[in-house]
Amino acid sequence: MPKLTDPACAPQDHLARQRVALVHQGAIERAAGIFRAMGDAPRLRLLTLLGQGESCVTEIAAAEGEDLSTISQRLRVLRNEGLVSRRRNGKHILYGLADQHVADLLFNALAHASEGRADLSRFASLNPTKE
Amino acid sequence: MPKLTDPACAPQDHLARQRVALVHQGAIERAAGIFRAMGDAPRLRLLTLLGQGESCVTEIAAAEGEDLSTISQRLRVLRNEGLVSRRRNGKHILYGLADQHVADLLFNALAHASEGRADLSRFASLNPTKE
DNA sequence: CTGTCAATTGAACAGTCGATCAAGTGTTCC
DNA sequence: GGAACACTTGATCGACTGTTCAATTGACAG
Repeated sequence: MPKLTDPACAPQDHLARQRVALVHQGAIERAAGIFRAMGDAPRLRLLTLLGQGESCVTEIAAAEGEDLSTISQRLRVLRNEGLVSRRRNGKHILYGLADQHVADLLFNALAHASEGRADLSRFASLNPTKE
Repeated sequence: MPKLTDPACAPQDHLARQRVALVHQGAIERAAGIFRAMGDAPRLRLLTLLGQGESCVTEIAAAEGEDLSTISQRLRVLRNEGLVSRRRNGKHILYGLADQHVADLLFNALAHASEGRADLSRFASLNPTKE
């Protein structure tokens, strides 16, 4: 019987399997920034809310039962990573998801995290558009 | 000419547009946990490395020029969120991406963050498998 | 121009996170 | 069994993050 140790991890193997940096460090840092911004439950809730359509800060704060300032700060973080759009409308400023890519990321993660238990029907307009 | 204020954000509108919680709070928290784990550049680097195939901790540490313990701690965070798989092989413990879903999330974010500048060819085996 | 509504900003404080070190577990080889 | 290897764990500590409060900006109505 042959040795059954190290079929994939012998020292010489480590040398042989030189791995190249596939992705530029800058890209990794930008992606990490996006994930970090989404990696906070209150902020992620906010994104799912925006996934249903644009809202102004006041409306969001009312829906979440939170302070205006708190919501504004959360939106600032999301905006710094380019995850939300912003446009003024009279006295109000309307926020929304920045683009389809953000909606996809959101949709994929939520679908996975809720393992089919969620009703994402209202997200329909934002679902990944394949062909 | 009608007033052009508040076409989408009048007070009565706020009341009318009651938004339902589409996603269970638990799902949001799990998704946030996943994003948080991925929201750190060193950990995200680690995931892209594992995207090229399984590695043992020693190999990873050598590739990253980091301490064994540091790598182990990073892997622990990723493991707590179910992002990586682990199997023992002789003296070594091999880590890999947990499933296709993690690979998809990773791939999508990196593709977006590098805006076509990256060479993701070696990720081919992990690319989103549509139909 | 003044007051008011909508939202942002800066500062401060508490809570959380990540790298490191030292000590521990589990596995193989002799 | 015991030494050596591969990795994990717990504790510590500095750095970062999120919320809150107070003060500020910007837009609009009168």
